[in-house]
Amino acid sequence: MNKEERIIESAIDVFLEKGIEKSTVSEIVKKAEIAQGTFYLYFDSKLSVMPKIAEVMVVKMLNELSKNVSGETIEEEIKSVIDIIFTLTKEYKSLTTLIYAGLTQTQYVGDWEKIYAPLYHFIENLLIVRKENGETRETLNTTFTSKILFGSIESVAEQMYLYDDSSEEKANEYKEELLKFILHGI
Amino acid sequence: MNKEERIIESAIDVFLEKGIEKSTVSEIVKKAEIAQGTFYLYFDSKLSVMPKIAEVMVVKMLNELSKNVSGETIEEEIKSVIDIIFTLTKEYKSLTTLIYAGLTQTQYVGDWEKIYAPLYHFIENLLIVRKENGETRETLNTTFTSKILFGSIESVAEQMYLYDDSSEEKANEYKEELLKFILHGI
Amino acid sequence: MNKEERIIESAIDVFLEKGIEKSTVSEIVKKAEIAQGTFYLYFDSKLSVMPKIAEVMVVKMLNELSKNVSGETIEEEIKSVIDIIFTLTKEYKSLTTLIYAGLTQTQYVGDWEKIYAPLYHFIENLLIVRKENGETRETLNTTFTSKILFGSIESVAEQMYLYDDSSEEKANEYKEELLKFILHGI
Amino acid sequence: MNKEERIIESAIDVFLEKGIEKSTVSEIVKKAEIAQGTFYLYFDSKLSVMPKIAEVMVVKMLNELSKNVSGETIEEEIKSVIDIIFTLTKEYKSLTTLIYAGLTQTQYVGDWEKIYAPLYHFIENLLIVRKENGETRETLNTTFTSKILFGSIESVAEQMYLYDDSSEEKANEYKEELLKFILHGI
DNA sequence: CATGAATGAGAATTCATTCAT
DNA sequence: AATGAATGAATTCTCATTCAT
Repeated sequence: MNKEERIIESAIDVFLEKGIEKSTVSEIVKKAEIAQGTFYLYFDSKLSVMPKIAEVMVVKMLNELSKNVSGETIEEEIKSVIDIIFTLTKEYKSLTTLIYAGLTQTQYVGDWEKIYAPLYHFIENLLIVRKENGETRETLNTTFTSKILFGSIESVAEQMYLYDDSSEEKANEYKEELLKFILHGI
Repeated sequence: MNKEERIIESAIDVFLEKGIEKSTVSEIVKKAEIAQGTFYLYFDSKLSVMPKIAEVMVVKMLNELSKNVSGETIEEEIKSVIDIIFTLTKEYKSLTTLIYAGLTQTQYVGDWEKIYAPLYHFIENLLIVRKENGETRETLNTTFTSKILFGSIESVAEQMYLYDDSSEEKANEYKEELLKFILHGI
Repeated sequence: MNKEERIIESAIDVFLEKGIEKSTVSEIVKKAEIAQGTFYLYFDSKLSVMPKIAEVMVVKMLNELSKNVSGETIEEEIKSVIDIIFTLTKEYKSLTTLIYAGLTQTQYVGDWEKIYAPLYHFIENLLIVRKENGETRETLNTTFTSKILFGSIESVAEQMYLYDDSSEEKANEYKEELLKFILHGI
Repeated sequence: MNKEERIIESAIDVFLEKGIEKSTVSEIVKKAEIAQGTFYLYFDSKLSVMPKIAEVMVVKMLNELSKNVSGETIEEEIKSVIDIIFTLTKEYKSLTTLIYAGLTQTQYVGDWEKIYAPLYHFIENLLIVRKENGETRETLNTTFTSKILFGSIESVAEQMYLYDDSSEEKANEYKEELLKFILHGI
């Protein structure tokens, strides 16, 4: 692993453990086992590592999505999308929160959408294929809908895992409800 | 305005302008026109102002909700709820983001739900009245639904105002779509 | 002595001892027996103390000039001016060099003249009085001449003390030569 | 241009632009387009470039002096010396200041005279020739006088160009005055 | 209660210098 | 000879916090 990657991985660890405010460059370099000065060869400051962290996370999420989303019908496929996003949210909730917080602190809130774009695109491509296949209504705006779809699933998933520590059972009820809504919507 | 209120208002301004990380107690007291030491008579630290800020925001949001939500039928009422939440999101989006970021940094993420509780309650009370009136399905879980409802509206509204700078026209399309979904869901 | 004065005095000591480049704020505050942070309440940086040091030196030089310059005739008075400037140069040569170096480093070279202005004025006032008294030529431009006079005396004195470590005897030869020149010139 | 020359030229640029204190080896090598480590093959430190810079400047000044100083009589020759020193001062004033500052910082102030020695010698040689020719008084100490001469001209020239941004007209008045003084002195 | 000058621990940052390539 | 990434000691600078007034 090269120095830059070492810094990013270490920064993720430290940020997750201490929160952004309490994290220091000293600790990041210590964990990365590089010299203090080396950090500044790659990044300007603690917060400027954030976009790279976001990138890393989106790549991981995209990987899992493309590996796991599948289905014969649109219903099966959407069901699988919901499952994956619930799983991803569970796994990366802290990291997501972290990035979100990091971006809000640096006036890069606007970048949030840009960072998420590849994920929206993934969903949109699914929709485009299904639309060409006649499985959705003719009037469907795929760009528009990809965001609603992702946003609504994520918002419910977050509420489940981020704040609630809800049971698996409850999660399943939520998932079914969501599936109905989405299928009706498209 | 007493000193404590002056601090809170000033902290909101400074946090919004500089982000939490770059904000300092010095700047907050300067804007509040009080002495450095006075801050510590009221608060322990920069971040300990956060809950008070959240309180202030929720009170403002509740005020606007109870002042403006009304309607003869459930459809009219939900329409009005959607309108208000879109308006509130637009007005308080930065502040919401700020509080959210502040809480994530202090491991108080869990408090997010507690802070939002009064808003959920407001929605829940609407649903309870309408359910007793026979305007919803018998099986409706009002607690459960109040969160889904608030969450989904807010998630769309945020996407509109926080990341998109979307047009009013587009917002209206979104609102209609949301209204249909919610009416169907309850 | 207040904190600012303590910093200035200490800065003079440290700069003289170590040179500007090798001097550190840490050492200045240590010698001044104040806290590190206190320094930054009064000055922005190491070099920003320089103008204040210059002021201090000019005040000292003016004091000695006005205390010691005197004479019945213009010849006696100029002789006394030469003596004093030689003495001052000897005493403050390091400090002068220091300030000069400090100013060249901060693009404030132009301030050099401003700092010296009070000294030039002192000389000019002597000339004005003597001119009114008819002891100089009618066409003498006092402003102009005050600078030539000061400059030439100082230039010789510097060469004596700054680079030469010349003998007292040699210095006296120089002084006599200078006196002749100046009396002739005015 | 070989690496060492590249370093010297680059160092002059950087020192002039940023001042010695704020100049870094990194910037010097960057401007010289050589590697960081290469600097240390030729110089020990930032300040150790200073003597070489001084050498370069003195060579340039001597060149211009020997190219341009000429005259049938001693009056013409001194006039030409004054002109050249004024011109040189104008051209190299920043560089001179820089070297002077650099030397003061390294306790090599004493080297100043050594660096200037070739210039003093140039003047002294002129005086020796003229003295042998009977154009000066018999008692003239040429070594002694070469320094006074150079010093007084330079001191006035500096005051003109370094601090004053004076007009060409004023400069000419000064030059005439100086010429009279010098001719009388020798 | 209120003040604000002073503190000093600790974080950010720089930069001369090295050394494996 | 030349390179330039990496180093880490040294410094600057910040800022929460205190306390005498």
